[in-house]
Amino acid sequence: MADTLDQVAKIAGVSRATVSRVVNNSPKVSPRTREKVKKAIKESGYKPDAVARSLAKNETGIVGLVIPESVSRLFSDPFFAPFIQAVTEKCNDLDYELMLSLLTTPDREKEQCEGVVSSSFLDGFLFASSTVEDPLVDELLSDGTPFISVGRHPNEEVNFVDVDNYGGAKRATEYLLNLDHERIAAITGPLDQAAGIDRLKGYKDALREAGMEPEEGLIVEGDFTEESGVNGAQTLLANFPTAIIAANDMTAIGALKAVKKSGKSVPEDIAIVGFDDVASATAVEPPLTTVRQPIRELGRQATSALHQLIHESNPGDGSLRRDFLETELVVRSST
Amino acid sequence: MADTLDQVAKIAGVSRATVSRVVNNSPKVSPRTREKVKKAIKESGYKPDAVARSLAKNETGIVGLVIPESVSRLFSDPFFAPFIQAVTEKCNDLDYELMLSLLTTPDREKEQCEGVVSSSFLDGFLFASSTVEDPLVDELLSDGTPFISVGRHPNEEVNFVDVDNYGGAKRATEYLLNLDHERIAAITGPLDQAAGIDRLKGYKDALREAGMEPEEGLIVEGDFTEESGVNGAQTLLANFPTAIIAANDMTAIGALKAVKKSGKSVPEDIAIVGFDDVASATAVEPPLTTVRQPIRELGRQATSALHQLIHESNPGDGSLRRDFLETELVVRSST
DNA sequence: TTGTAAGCGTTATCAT
DNA sequence: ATGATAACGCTTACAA
Repeated sequence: MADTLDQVAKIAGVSRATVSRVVNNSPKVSPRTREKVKKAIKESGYKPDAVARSLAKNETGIVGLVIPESVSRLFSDPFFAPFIQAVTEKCNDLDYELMLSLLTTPDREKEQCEGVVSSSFLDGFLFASSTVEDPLVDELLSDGTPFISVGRHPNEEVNFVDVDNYGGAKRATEYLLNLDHERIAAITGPLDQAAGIDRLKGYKDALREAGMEPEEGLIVEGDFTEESGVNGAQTLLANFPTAIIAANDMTAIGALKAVKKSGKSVPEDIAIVGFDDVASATAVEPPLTTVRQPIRELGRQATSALHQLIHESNPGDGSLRRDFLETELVVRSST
Repeated sequence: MADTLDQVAKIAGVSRATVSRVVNNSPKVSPRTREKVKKAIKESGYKPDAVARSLAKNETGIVGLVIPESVSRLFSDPFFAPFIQAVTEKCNDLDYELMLSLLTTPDREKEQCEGVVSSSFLDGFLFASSTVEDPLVDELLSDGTPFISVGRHPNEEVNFVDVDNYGGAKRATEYLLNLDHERIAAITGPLDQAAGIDRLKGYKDALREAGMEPEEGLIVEGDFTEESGVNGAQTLLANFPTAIIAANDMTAIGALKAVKKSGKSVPEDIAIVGFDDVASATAVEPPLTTVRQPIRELGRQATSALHQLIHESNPGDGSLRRDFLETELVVRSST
């Protein structure tokens, strides 16, 4: 029936402003009037117009999650489900509506991202690019809409939250070192992604700090797939490693299979450690020692960082938000 | 610099209305003025305010895709990735922004759906509920926002598009009948979902039309998982079927494994047919005969049906949109 | 506590 | 072809 504040106001016999106050739970309304208005609202089935409200308040209550990845990659990478879940939940808590933006083809990526972002429907957004130094980030910066990058970014002005990939890999390597391993090999992730780069650096630094120089023959590049773990381990075997640290669990599982197939046993002949702590890490034999990354926490933190950023009085002058979430070494039987 | 039409107008030395016309590509602007204005826009970096525009035009250009499923289910069900991909692409074509709404917990489902839907930010939305007769649909109807249900719904007033599960299952059964199978068993899907119900009905009707009465001992209820295929087949084996028609490919694959394990061969001793034609249907031995459902087409059709619905002159009086997309029997070696 | 009225940044209707 | 000006539905000083 009633579609506008004015109509409700007429029904309740008050002014439009009063109805607005009731709708917005303003305390400055007498109990009697409030009841009267509420009744009018209920009876007329009035629903406030979100667009008009957004225009007046200059905020929409919508935040975006833009993931410049193909939908298929999105669905196959075990990172995204818990991440998106956590972001969704946190948005719910903060009374944000979440607008999840997916992309179609890589070549339209830029166009589509900018469309979403500059549409001004978003109070802010999370940008989850898997490649470090994504050039799109610099452009987004100039658009003015507040955003948080999920994953570190070199640009001085971007706020981000990431997982401490470096520290996690370093700690895992140190752990292996403490076990007196002398020939610790690594199968890396893709080296255009922060996770790949940082985990490799953590490994190398741990070695150096222990007085060993990383050996070229003990490092092979992988791509986070199980297959690259199989291949990587086969290559590595020729150089007699006593341990293999894989860039993620899927790779570790591949390596595990290859090592076992070669007739060696884990962890007796060769120790193996993964990264991520996905479900299958405990499903293999032996269960994988791995570095757990707090994906859900990442989603939550990113969302609340965004929330703060949006409500910052002087956007830009507030201190930069840059967080690395702690990882945790989970020791199981593969080491 | 310039954030509003007025500012641009001042720079270009024209009226706000003219700038608006240029922005909206109205033909009623002289070439000279157009250039002048475009230059002013470019130099000032003006970006139209989508919210204000939405208020004035009474449309946002945003459509929603609401899927009342947990994120984990969403990511594990092979249906959703291609479906979402297709919807995303079609929205791109139609210049819609897509707002993908996920839910957190089932108990907050209703609340969350209604929040999204009645927020009035959406010009319309796709509602993809897996359970038939979802009661939420009836409520959404009264909200007034145009929507298309993905999956049939009994309510007379809802527009939907679905896949012809019934026809697909029926055809598959008829195909088996033509192969002179006399004891065709079925492992069903969950019977609160349209896909489960309709596929079962297709199977039964095909049998009846061939003059056979469905036998209780030849029908077992599954839940679309591989496991339910294994269990189902084991149960069925006791009643000596010559063929098993599974409610989907995963179930068929489970059945296939169970049958082979029992020492019987496929298709010689027992023929097996699946439904969906997922990737793994060709990865098993023997490759699965199955009913392909056009998931991407479903996404596209649903989106364009929504588009039409939104632009219908007299919403509600237009004829109902109810489509069942054709399925296709893909014959491979399991039959 | 309540009402009046001035925005919010567009689009769209009318004149001119 | 262009410019006033009135919507669009709401929030929010400012008055009363």
